[in-house]
Amino acid sequence: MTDRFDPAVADRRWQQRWEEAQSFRADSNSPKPKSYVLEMFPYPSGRIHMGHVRNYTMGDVLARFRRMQGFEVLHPMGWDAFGMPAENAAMEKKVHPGAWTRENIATMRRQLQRIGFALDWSRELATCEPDYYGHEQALFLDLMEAGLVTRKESEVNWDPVDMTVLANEQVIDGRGWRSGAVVERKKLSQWFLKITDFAEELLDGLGSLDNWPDKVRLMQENWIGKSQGLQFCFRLATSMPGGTCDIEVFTTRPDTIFGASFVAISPGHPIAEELAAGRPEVAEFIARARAGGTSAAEIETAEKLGFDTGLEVVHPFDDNWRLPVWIANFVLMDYGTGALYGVPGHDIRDYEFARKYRLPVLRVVADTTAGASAPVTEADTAPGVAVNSRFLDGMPTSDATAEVIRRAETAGWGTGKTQYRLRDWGVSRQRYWGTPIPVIHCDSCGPVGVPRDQLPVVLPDDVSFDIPGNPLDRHPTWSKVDCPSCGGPARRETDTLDTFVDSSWYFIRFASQPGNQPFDRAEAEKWLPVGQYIGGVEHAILHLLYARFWTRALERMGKLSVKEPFEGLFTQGMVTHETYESADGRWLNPDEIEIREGGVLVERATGANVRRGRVEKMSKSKKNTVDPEPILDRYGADAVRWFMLSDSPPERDLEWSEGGIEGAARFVQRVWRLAQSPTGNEGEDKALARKVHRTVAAVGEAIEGLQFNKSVAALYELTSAIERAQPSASRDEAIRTLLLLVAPGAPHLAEEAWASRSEDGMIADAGWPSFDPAMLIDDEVTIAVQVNGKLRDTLVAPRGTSREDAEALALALPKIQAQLGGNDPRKVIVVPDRLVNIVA
RNA sequence: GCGGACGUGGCGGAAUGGUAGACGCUGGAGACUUAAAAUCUUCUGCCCAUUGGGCGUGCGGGUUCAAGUCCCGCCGUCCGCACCA
Repeated sequence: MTDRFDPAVADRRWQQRWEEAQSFRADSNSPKPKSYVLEMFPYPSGRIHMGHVRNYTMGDVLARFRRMQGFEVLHPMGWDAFGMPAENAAMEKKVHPGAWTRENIATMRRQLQRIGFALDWSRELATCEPDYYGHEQALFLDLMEAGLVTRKESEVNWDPVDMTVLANEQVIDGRGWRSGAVVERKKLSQWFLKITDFAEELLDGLGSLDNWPDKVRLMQENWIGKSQGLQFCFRLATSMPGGTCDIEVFTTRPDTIFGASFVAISPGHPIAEELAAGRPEVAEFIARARAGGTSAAEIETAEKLGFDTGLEVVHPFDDNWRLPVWIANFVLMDYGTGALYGVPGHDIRDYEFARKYRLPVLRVVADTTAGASAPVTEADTAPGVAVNSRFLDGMPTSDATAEVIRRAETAGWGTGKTQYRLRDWGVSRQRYWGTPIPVIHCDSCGPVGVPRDQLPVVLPDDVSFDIPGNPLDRHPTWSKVDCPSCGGPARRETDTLDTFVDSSWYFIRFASQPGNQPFDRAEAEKWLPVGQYIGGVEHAILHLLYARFWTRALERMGKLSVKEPFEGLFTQGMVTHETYESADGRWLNPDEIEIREGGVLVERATGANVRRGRVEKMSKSKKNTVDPEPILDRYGADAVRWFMLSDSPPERDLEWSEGGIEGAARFVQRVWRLAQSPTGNEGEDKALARKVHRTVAAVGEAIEGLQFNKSVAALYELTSAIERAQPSASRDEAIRTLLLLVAPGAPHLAEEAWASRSEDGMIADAGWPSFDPAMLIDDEVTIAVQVNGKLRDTLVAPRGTSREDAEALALALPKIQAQLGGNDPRKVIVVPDRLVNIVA
């Protein structure tokens, strides 16, 4: 063995050994307890980036740790392989999306394998292959049969650049999440999954997810957006009394019903559209109302626009009370009923609208009944007691709310209702590179599911991308099929599924992948739910909500007895790097920078000064990426892995730095040198043995809590302690334990060192060391001595020293004597084995 | 606007209400070397100083023998949502 650890040789050697031994193959029939560790599978964009490396290293440490603890571990990897970039590549580079994707997968698989992840490659899957998406089509048919798929003509978010529909979740500040283009509204017939059927369950289930970040649970809760209130109908003044429902509204504040001064409907409301048909000025107003953008800034400053239709409705509690009907730009068509009644006194938005259009502002809630006549100078949204509200007067807000609902229900003009912000999930995409929706449209039979014996519906290969839009639409033959129901001529659905459908069940397919069905229930249930799921917080809503929905849908259909797919969730921080900007405003890659004497940055090519920019997430646009591959060449897998675990807490951002990777590489060599020290020593080193036990406890606890930075710090401490210790049997044992503790993070080093010390077998198969709780405590303790809470001295005493003795020892200290200046202490607090505080 | 998180040395960060700054990075000094790299030793919160002392966890209050940690009020940074009736 050499005096330096050589990753160029060792990495490959051990990766091969693990492969030969099938060390990380997950056996579904193993009698051992199961542990399912999963990282969010990557989109095969081309090459692995540092974010992937960090994500997968964390999961790998946990997977290896669990394995050493005696679990049968499932730690799989696959590819979220459908999506727009492949089609963009097809258009730009004239390559087929499939060829482009599969080539990327090959590259990225090879890159991942270089890092030595303990993955079960036998379960690898790619969502773009028929043996995956065919099963997805079967599941879609199951959902159709269960009534969880609907087809609706609806106004959709249309991305004019990608030429496709976007889900609400994919519209960010009014722009497409991928293209960045301003999203347009368009009416189309679309397939929807009825996620709203599960709104209550999905909300409820969050309560059971104790091992999820609060932040993510809260985001999902807000996204589902439950609110309770009253839904009821207004009758137009021109309609006949009795049961006519002209304008339906929803309110969470029925208690303010006597404060209503107008009714507002959305520009997209049927009544508005009807009026527009006959009156140009209405049509003109609607066009103007819709023109406003939906970006954050635009909404902030957006003027409230209203148009008085001249129509009037009748107040439900008073036949003689008329309210004007306005069309208003702030009323959303797709929330509630697309109409509301305005209570300017107690709603900020209504107040603004009423002041602008000089509508009455009434007070119907006050702190006490005495405040009934207090003028309203701004919308008062706080609860209180009802005033100026007839039979409600004097009731607290909550009672008044209940009373109005009760009366509405008794009289039959309204009902208490729970409203959700969550909408059904539109899954149709006008794209080629996605899972074909297994439906055939027949003029006489309507949409019919593709018979299961005709699955998978495979994407045709002969497509062209020279013009925008969906190539499936213009394929000469693919869509022409016979109706499975009547045999007549019919047309295959040419929309494909949103790629989030692909990622909504891949974790189930990883657990069980039979050829003839999506998964084997019994086998899947052995592994599920995923014990620990790790990924970026950017999926806090979209992917995680869809996957939860999909799992619950399977559960409701009786196909799986798992309600929540991910028991534990961890959202890791990003990998960041400084940015560099040249004098003329170009972003420069770290490779193009040279550090001169005195820390001055210059551009390598020109020698010109470079401005140091903010530390930001690695991105191509800021050119601050560091490609993992050259780093692996230079430092080896373990140094890179170790750096990913060091310093920053995993949930926070990690700044890539040269110093950091150097430090990690240095540690790898330090451990190697220790492992090369002679064995067979005799004698006990109790202090070192204690340190070992404490470190075993600390590292285990840290990994368990995914606090890798702390486990790294504890291992640095142990390493230093061993380096300082004299040779002894305890020291030999300490080195052996150190290797075991380092193994999940730096597996190649650990294996190589393990072998060099002639240990049996591979360290990958070794057991995690245990510790003796009795060894965690020292015989001697350092006791802090404070005067008035300020530290003045310390003393060393045997552990278990009595309160009296500790107090006496403390008072005898010269520094304490000096502090007291001859006076008696007023009070002495003793915390045994920790501290003495003298109150002077 | 609503909701949430965070604020500790030059930097990343540690700290069951009980010795603030573990561990790492950076930097200084020294050893080894013809030299360099590597490695090792040692120092490194700030201020005054000879022993020693004072000040320190965004700011202002409070609770406590004791507060980075708990409570109240500010300030700042970051994240999520977006006219949600």
